[in-house]
Amino acid sequence: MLDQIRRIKRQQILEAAMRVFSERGFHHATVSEVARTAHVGKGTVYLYFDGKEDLLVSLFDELVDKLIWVLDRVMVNGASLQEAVRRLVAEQLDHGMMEAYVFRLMAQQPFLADLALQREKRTLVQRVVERGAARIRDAASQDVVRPCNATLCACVLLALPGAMPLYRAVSSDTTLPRAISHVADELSEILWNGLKKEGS
Amino acid sequence: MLDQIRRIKRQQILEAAMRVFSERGFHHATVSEVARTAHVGKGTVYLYFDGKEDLLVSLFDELVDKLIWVLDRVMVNGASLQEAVRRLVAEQLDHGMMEAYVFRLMAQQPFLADLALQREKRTLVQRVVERGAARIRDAASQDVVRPCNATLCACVLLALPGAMPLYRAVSSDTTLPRAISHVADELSEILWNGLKKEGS
Amino acid sequence: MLDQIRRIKRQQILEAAMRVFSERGFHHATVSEVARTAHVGKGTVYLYFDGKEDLLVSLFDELVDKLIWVLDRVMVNGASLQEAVRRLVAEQLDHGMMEAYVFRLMAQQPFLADLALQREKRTLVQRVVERGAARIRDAASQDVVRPCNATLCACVLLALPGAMPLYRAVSSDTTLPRAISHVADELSEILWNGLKKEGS
Amino acid sequence: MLDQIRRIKRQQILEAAMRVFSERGFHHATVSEVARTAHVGKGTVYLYFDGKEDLLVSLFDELVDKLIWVLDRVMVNGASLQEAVRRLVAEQLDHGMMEAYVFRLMAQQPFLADLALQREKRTLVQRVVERGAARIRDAASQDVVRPCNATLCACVLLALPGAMPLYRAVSSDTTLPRAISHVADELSEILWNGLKKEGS
DNA sequence: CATGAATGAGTCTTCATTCAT
DNA sequence: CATGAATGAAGACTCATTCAT
Repeated sequence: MLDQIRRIKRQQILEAAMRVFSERGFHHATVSEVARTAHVGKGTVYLYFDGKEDLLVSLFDELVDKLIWVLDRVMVNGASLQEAVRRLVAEQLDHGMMEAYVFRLMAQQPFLADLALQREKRTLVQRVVERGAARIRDAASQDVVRPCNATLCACVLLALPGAMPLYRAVSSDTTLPRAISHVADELSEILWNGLKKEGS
Repeated sequence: MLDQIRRIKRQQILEAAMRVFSERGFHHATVSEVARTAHVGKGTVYLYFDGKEDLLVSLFDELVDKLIWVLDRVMVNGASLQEAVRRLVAEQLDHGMMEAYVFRLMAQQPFLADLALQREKRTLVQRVVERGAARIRDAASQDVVRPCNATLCACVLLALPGAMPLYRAVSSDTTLPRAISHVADELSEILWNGLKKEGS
Repeated sequence: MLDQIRRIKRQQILEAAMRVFSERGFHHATVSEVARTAHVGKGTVYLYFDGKEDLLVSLFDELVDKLIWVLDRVMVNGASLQEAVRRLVAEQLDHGMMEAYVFRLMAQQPFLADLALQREKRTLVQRVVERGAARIRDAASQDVVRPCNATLCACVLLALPGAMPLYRAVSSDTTLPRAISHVADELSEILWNGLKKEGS
Repeated sequence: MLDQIRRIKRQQILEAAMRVFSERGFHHATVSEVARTAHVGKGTVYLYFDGKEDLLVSLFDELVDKLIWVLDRVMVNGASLQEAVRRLVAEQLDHGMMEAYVFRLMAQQPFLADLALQREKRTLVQRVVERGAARIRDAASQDVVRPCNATLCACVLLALPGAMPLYRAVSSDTTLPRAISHVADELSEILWNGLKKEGS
């Protein structure tokens, strides 16, 4: 019951952090700002999290769970691997690319100062990559994708949304929103064509 | 003559910045550290650059020039587009992924406080993406790649190396260096298969 | 209640600033020193003021209020205009000329970098000068002082204490304190004789 | 001959310093700016002066000589003491109040960091105040001014132009220049009436 | 003599974190 | 539990001064 309230408040703070971090950039964002956005006191943030970096890692933790959930949902046949790509990309676009921002942040090597968090981050990255690799390996064993370095392909799969900020930078802000729905399809098609067994 | 010396010293500082930024991360890096690494005084950095952010944008500027140079070198046939991918990735790996770090930082993250530099950065991104898109469009017009959103494909091309830090995170540090030479080939193959005209 | 505490702490900082600024000079004074003198952390100063310059303008703001209070207290007859001069000078001497230092700094030197503060300063100067001019005009209308440019006379009135640092520089430090009580009388007499209607 | 050139260049630098200091304020002014204004290299300034503060003291030195020259020119009768006031004020207005700025700067107590220069400054202040006091004492002995603390009166005489920046701050910039010619007359009249023997 | 590139000491300012209420 | 006032470590940046050319 009280535990329920705690979970809700924690979520509140995480959502505020996600929004603030992706709007202002992690380093320019301040803990005060996150607290204000979450409608809690600054000190409260420290009751639920160990600090600013922990906030980011926790965000990433949630994100990894979600990505794995998506990967697990799709079947191990070609069509749904393609679907996985489409959904991974689409999800991020739906959330205003906030999640993509967090993911890119965490994908970078030199970022976290805290060593324990660094290790935790690495573990999370490994988890999601390995799950993706497993899916691709399954598909390969069923002959729907070409033989390949499954781990590397999983990395590519996860890195694909990194194309979005580039695309946004070159697109005029007015045309982008309308075109955005096609992007997921196109990205997934590229990757899928790159992976699928030729002739299939 | 004196101009020569200035250019060399500028380069010295830029190289130091590249190394320090990619090792410590841009935000954790200090200007003092860059200066020390470049074997110059702290004030000297400000003699050649407008500040820490300008250092980063200048780094990006150089990098964009290099990328365009690579893109321009490859022929407009399929084989060499594939080669382009391979070289773009390989180059970054050669430099210990320092350039990749800078590229991701600039291309994927909005955090420059200075408005003029923000605009400059955007221009640079546009330049390299558009050049890549032009190449892909050429290839498409020669029927070596499938019809596609060339701009988006160029973004993907440039975003591909973003898979590297993920790959590094899941690989044990000992096996990575040996495997690294194959990665470029594999990445380029994925993208190439994703783009090339089926059946060709 | 809590508001009370805030006001007191603000005052604490202002007093420390007054002392440090007048002892070391505004530009040689450091914010750290002000904080230390006020027995608060450096960051606390920034909690109550926008920065070093704001500290000075706030000091000036208080000072202008005090000067106006003095000007308003004296009657509109000759004797009390003279008294006003005496008190304005005396007050400054009482405070070890710290206030005089701040007043000269703000009234006589254009060095604020912040434009908003520059405007605020100017407004404060105008307020106190105009109040002084009004008093002098009153006296003139009652025929106790000669017709004159009241605004200019008010400026002179306010500038008079500027004679003090000169006087201190030529006096041996040992004789000054004893003589100081006569100075106010003498300064006020000079100005009063300069202004009063001849023959009265 | 060569000595002539040196003197001219020295003067060039001093004039540049006077202009830059009074325009930007001593602390915001940079040595580079002074050098550029004087059309010499930055290092050259250090060939002629010991540093930035020495530049200011040298400026003050010249100014004191000029003030003493003015004081010595006027006769020891009432009329010319009044004239002295008028000329002292007028001179400063003529030079765009640059000299007044330097004088006010030096009249302030806590300003120079260098101890030797501090002493030199003090000596200069004493010299000019004492010369002024001597003049006033002469006038008093001839019964044209009332008995008074001559030293203090001299300080007032020298501090009077400090009223100008106040007056400028309250006057609209458009009306000031036209009115400026009357100000000297009015200031001198105020002081003169304050000092002269009543009934004379 | 003249120069200006190089230097680093010195400051203001921000903000993550703590802790008394 | 929740809060936000207080703190000071950390870092970008300026500029007086020096010195090799």
